[in-house]
Amino acid sequence: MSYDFKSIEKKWQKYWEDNKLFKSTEISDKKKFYLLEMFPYPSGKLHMGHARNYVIGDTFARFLRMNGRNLLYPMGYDAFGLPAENAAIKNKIHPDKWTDECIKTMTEQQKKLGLSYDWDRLVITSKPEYYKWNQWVFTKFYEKGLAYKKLAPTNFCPKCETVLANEQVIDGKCWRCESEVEVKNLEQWFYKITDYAEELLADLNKLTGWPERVRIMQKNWIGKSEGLSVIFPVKNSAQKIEIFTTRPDTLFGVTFMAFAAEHPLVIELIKGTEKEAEIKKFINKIVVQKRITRLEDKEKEGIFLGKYAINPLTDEEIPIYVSNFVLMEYGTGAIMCVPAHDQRDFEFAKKYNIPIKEVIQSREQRTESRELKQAFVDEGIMVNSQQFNGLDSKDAISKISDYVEEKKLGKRVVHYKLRDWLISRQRYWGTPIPIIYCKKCGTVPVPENDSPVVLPTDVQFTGEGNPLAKSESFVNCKCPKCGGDARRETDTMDTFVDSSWYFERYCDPKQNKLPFDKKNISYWMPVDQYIGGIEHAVLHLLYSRFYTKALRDMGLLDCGEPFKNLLCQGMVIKDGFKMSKSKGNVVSVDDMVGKYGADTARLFVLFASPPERDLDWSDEGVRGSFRFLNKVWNLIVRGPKSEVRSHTIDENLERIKHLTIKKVTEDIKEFHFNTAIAAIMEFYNEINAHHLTPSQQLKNSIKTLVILLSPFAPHISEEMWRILGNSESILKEKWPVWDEKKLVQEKIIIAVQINGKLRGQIEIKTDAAEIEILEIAKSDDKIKKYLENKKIIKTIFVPKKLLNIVVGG
RNA sequence: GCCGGGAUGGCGGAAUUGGUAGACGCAAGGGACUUAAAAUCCCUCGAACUCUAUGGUUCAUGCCGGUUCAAGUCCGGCUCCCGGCACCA
Repeated sequence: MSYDFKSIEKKWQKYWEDNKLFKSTEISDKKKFYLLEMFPYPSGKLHMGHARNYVIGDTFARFLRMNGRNLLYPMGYDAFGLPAENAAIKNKIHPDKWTDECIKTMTEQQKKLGLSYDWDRLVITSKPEYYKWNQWVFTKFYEKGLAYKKLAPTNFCPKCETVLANEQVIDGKCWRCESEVEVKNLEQWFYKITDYAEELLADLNKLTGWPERVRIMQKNWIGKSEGLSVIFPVKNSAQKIEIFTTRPDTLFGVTFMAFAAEHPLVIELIKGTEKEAEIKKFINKIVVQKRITRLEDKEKEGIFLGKYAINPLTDEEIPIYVSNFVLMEYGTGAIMCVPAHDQRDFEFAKKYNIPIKEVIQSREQRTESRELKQAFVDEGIMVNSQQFNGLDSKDAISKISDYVEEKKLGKRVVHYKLRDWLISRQRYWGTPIPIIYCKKCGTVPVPENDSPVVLPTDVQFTGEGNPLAKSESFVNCKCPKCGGDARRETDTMDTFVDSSWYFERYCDPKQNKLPFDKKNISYWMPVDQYIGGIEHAVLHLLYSRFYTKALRDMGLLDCGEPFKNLLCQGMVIKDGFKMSKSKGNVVSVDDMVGKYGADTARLFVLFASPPERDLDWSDEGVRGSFRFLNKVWNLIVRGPKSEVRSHTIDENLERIKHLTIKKVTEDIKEFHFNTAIAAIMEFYNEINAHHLTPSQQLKNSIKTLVILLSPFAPHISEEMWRILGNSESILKEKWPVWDEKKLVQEKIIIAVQINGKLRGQIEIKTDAAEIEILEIAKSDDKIKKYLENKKIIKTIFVPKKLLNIVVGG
């Protein structure tokens, strides 16, 4: 017979809710703690992959409350997005209704798991009360020049029929539907995240509570490189070519230049020349090719323009090419090429018989002339570089940069890989961009008293094009400035705008004068612990950092970094794949809770693996957790068993109790839930082996066991707590503290090694001196035989651990 | 290619600043209870050898080498797996 988890869980969930035990307020004399899990997209049913995220958080939340922290632990839904719109097309149901239904079932499941959110702070991003503030911030950004519209090459997903931000293109595919992304030139809205590139990069150093790999991923994504911009004049022309290089030390080795195919100067340079038609054909070929083979390792190709540039340092004439290996979107779209010291330039030069001029030679082997087999990219000694010859190339970088700046041939510059954030989406289910286009007045932001711009309901979801653009009532409007006929922007915002500040809204979720009140936000922010998946390392986590900094500069809040500590939990794997609806390998929360109860489900996901690692789902493992809870239940109801061999005595039990408190407390703080649970299991085993005479120690240990278990398995713990005779909720109980003095034993067992090999174990008094211990070891039967006819050279004693006797002869 | 992370029994995973490798659990095998099954409980459980005195010896933390009284842990050199970026000048 197993315990009746069904009625127990239902009973206490109701009790906790009725008594508002999870409500958080700003008024408290306790220290605040803001704990947050990444909010979900309301797609319907929860599986154990989702649940893992919340269970990690909830266990920590319950631990923090018992440790006297004033906790903010909210939940919400990232409710805008394509699936709702697709559901609308497929099932003829309005996205708003579909979303609400999904939220309802998800909330139910979250409650069934016993998650202790303050539901009064619920935030749903698809509601006008929320997205109104997306529009409000947009308008402020627009006024400050942080939001702007431009014609640019964009990533277009043909299946989702919308453009995507750079961060949302994974391996050339759409992050959501995995369709191949196309390049389209479109006029789109951007947020100027590049204004914050330097700060976003610099502040990564402050985020010591983040996993190193996330910081590195963001650093690489921002991609700062410092170098030199140099102007190369074109021979017999007024034109100048600006290039960017991080290797000024190779400036004397330039033997050709290369343009990206899209570079506007190319067309101008070849205008009217005999090669014009041929080159244009080549350029078109490359541009088309680029779209098709994004990922493949492409053969380098190029064509000589028939023009020469002048190296401003040497006055050498260098041929100009256009090539497929130069990127328009990075640097200036034109590069200087040094085949001797850059592998790509080298390959190109070999193919087109361009001279290779060495300007750096290895410090070890310096040769007069030789045929290079590949580019020499290391540091070395400068040669063929006029007054810089003989310098170390490392020093030459700054020396040549100084020289170039002095002679006004160029200047030091910084480039980033980070691009501005494209926020326009050609979809219905998102925040309308609050802009009106008037023939007379141009682009006009919607004034605050006309806001929010609400999504129209008279729309048809046909699956073709943006439904918003077809809504007459929405599109046609009056210009706020001149009152004449005007037209609304029909793009909506990227859903990542919604998730860039939801955690700030939780601090003041009902506020209707501003996104949030400064007093409340100052109290709660930053988020002390954020928990979520690694997949957002450069998406949500980067956008949120930008948004928070931008809001700070608007005076809305004081903190520049939203998330102090970050935990990235691993995936839940079943049958070799990530648990997901599309793979068909999900274990639903409903099934788990129905079969074993929430406490078992919670205990299993925490015990099976450390949070940051992937977790292999195991049905047997779940049964093991269930078995353990039943055993604890039986202990509380019936007391320890009688048939064990060696009984635990009171003194030992008392010591183990303190040890366990220490271990569990320290482990939870470090998110080592698996070892914390193991310690609780060991503690249970000791209690269960207690000799049958009831004692105060036994009673205290059982009480402690239940408290320690309660953050992990809250329902059964609450029930057992009441069975033990307590009338207050276990949630109000203080977390136990351990006494270091109680951990000390009178006698301990230490290892004895001979020449580093374990040869025996002896029992000693804890505070025994080394000489004493050596004597005990010498008289030990097992040790004795290893010491016969041997000379003791030295002994190494590690207190409370081991004695190593080094012998010779 | 570059940058991260990882590799420990049949499995998930433990092992403070280097200090008794394999905690805890799962699976497996044996036994008790039962008409039987489930549930529960007890015992065994890295490998090989040895001894039947159930104790001992040797080998074992991806591979090769080193430092050390002592290495899963530190150093040097590899192999494989996972993740990120990818012609970034």
